[in-house]
Amino acid sequence: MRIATWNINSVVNKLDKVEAWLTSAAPDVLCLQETKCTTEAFPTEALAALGYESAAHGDGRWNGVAIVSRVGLTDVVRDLPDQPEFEGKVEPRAIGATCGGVRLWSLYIPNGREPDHAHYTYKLAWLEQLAKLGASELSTLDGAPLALLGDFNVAPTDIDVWDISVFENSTHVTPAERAAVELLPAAGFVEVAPRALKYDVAFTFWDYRQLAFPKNRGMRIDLVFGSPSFASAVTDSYVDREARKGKGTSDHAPIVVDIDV
DNA sequence: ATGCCCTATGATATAGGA
Repeated sequence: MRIATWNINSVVNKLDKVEAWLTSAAPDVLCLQETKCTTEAFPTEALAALGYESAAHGDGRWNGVAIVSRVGLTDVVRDLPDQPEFEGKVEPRAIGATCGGVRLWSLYIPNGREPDHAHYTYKLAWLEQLAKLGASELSTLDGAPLALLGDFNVAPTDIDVWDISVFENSTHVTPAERAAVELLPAAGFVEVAPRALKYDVAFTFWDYRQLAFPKNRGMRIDLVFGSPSFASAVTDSYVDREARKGKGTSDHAPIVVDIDV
C-alpha cells in the first residue's frame, strides 16, 4: 500500500496538480493539509472521478485537512479529542480515518509564529494533546498499523534546515518544540525517515521567495510517525521534490510511504 | 534550468505562512 502526505496550500487552487500527482504517483491514500476551503467546497467529485473517496474538514480561508483514499475510508474522526483552542476556536487541523486496514491521522500543527507569541504556546499544547491521542490510539488499536502524519511545523534536528544560523530566535527549531514532537517516540511511535531524491537531506518545504527551491534552502518539517507495526512494514519512503518544480505548485513537496500490508 | 512570494477574502489591502 502506498500512503502519502502533502501540505497542498489550497486544494482548490492546486486541484490540477493534485489530479496529476494522484495519476502519476498512484498513492492509495493521500493525506492533505492546508486545504484552505470549507468541507463543502472540497473537490470531492473531481477526486471521485479518479477513483478516490474523500473525507474533508475545513472552515474556509485558513487551515483545513483531508484524507483521500481508494482503499476504503471509514471511522472518520474530525479534531483531536480535547483539541486545544486558539482565540476561543477549535481549528480544523486534524482528521483521522481507517483506510485499507491502516489507521491514519492527517495533521496540520500550528505554526507558532514567534517564540513569545500566544500561537507558540498553542503549538506546544497542540503537540502535547497529539501525543495523548497517539498513546490512546496505540492502546485501542492493539497492534494494528497506525500513522500520524502531516505538516508538523518542526524541524527535528539542526540538519533539517538549510542553515541553522538563520533560525536563531525562530520557531520550528526550538528545544521546546522538538521536545514536544519527541513525545511521540516516547509514546511508542517510530519516525519513518524519507529518502531524498537529491541532496543529502529530504527537505519537504521551500519558501516561494528568493529562489529558495533552486538554491535548496529548505526545511524538513513534514513528518511521519508510525506505530511499531506500521514502521516495521515500511518498504520505502521518499520526498517527491519533483512536485515542487515549476509555477503554481504548493511550497511543500509530498512524502510517499510504501508499506507491505 | 528547479528561477527572484503566494493564498483567500463581501478584496482594490490584509493576515497568515515558516
